[in-house]
Amino acid sequence: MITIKDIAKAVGVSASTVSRALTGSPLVSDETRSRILDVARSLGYERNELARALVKGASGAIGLVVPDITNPFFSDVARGVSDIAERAGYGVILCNTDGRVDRELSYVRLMRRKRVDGLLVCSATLDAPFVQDLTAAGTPFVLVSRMSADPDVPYVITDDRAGARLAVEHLVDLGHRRIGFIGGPENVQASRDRMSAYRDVLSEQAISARSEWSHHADFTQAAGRQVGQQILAQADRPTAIFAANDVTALGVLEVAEGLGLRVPEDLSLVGYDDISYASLPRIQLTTVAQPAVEMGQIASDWLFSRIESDDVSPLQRVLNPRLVVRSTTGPAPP
Amino acid sequence: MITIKDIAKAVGVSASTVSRALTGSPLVSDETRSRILDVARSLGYERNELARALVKGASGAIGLVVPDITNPFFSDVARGVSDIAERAGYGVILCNTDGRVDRELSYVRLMRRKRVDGLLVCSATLDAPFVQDLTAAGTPFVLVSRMSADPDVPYVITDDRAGARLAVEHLVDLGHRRIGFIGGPENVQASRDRMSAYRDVLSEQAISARSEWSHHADFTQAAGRQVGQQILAQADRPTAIFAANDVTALGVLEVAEGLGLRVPEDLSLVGYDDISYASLPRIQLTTVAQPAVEMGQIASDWLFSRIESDDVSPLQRVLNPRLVVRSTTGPAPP
DNA sequence: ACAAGTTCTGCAAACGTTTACAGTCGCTTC
DNA sequence: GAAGCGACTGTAAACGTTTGCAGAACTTGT
Repeated sequence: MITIKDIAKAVGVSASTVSRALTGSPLVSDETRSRILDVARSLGYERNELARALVKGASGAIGLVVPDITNPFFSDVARGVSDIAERAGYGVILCNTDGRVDRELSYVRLMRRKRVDGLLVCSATLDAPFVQDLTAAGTPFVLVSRMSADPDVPYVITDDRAGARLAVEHLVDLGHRRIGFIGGPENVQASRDRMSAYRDVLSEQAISARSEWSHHADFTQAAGRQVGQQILAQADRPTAIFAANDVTALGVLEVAEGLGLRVPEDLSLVGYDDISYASLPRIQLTTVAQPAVEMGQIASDWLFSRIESDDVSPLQRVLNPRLVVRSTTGPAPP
Repeated sequence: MITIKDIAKAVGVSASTVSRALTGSPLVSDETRSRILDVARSLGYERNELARALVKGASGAIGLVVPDITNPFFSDVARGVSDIAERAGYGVILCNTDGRVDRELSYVRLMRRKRVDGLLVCSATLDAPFVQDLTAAGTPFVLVSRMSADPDVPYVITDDRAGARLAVEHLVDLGHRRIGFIGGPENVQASRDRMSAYRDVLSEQAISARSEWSHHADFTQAAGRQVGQQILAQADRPTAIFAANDVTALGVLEVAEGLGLRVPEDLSLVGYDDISYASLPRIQLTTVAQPAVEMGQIASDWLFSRIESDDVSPLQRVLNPRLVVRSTTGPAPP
């Protein structure tokens, strides 16, 4: 592997001059610079970013930790992040936690050892232990699509309560009074917020919330099937279900059709996220849209500015969700 | 940031002893080791992997370059890679190229500067320029789901010709004689192979291949819509279409239904990949399955063994695709 | 002709590890 | 009682950069 010293020897200058020439410092004459550049090119020199990172104290990489890159919502986020990172010249290190706190923590530790310049995390839990770790250590980070109880931690989310309201009010407007809810894991704030907005709307409308129609799941399709089955197999079942994310909703859709229920005639269904599946012609899932790619972009843009300017002002960015009415919702059956 | 020297000072030993204690070398007494470990813990020491990488000549990271992480096929691959990498203690750096050769090349260069220990690439093009770069430089890499003309480059793919045969023969078996094809980019070998198998089957069956029913696209849903429209809007249209990947097929499905064609009664449709969308109850796309997660696992397993053992034996791994018949294919209309 | 700049270049230290080599110490062995 | 050995520890160099500082060469003004 060619080093700066090899070039120095070949050109007959010192290593520091080569370094200066290569980094575009003005402290080197045009003549030697061009000689150095020529030799560097002909030798096929490639700067060792590891060594550079060591002395500059900046690795030029950030960590992106998500529950599961396979979930379209997170791959959209990842895409947004990756695009901005590329433009800024940073590398993105991908970490899948499956929503497990232990993996989350061990990944965050690994990232710190690798001296990433910052971290973007779609955390599993509300009061994740790594948050204090990071703030204490001064590693810049921003939470994506997950908020924190701590007012000092920066995050970009959409307004989950507002989004859930849109969904449930839409169902109420259609005449539904028997409305079920399938949430995510209990310790995920987004899930809690959607659940509590659901309860709020029901009580405002003087609709009773039936506990047997409301369950937690874990944001996967399998869980959607399981819980959906549980709710819909009852003789006394709801006429509408609000699922806290799209893949859960698709799981419900599957069992609903398996049970011979027509959607939306017998059962209305609304999801959350507006992943790309949702708009497929055969699916046409009514859902609440979150701008995932944009959230990734905003979060990473912001992270980079924090990294580069040491800007520590705590900031929370809350985007507006948008109800997308498609054809899995319809008037309540009489 | 706490360093090894801080610990050395606190304990009253030399830095090298600390290093040895921390790396579990037997060349240090149990007593000093435990003292060192205690102090390290209480100081919250975290090893600087950058410095370590520099001296060991191994960064503990690999690059994963894919066209688009948003495509479920690639996010599945990424998931497989990430899981194996985690177990092996490596980091995965994600790169999206959008199938553009220039971005591909610049990403590969960046990865080399970052001194990744190896590279996994789902390359856009058949004879990608980076391949020689990498072989010349001796950076271990393996191609995933893309092959190379060069017999020395390792790759893991599925047998695209066989897979495409399965798809087209299935259509022929159903009585179709008017079969269209929508490929990927022309320079992608997988796409070429699927196309040529399509042609082979047709000519074996003495079915004429109509050029106006066969087009290239770029593996995106938008392109599927566009080319699908073009093919299906003709008065004289095919009764079946084989699309070279699932997202293209879904684009076709969309326009087909927009044109009032019933699937599969008026039009049979086969995709390729078996992404998770394909099995949704409302979609039920007939397709050729590639084990994406497994491919990612195999490729990275293999890459790590190459990295760690300097095993340079060129090896190509060809997996078997599998036809999954669902409900977008049916008997040819009379 | 000399002081004072300018402009360029080199030296050496630093970043935080690992590791070959050379000790040091205490103990066994003849 | 010296030699030899084993078990541990320290010194120093190395990995490949960047950068503060000092010096050299050359220009400029007086």
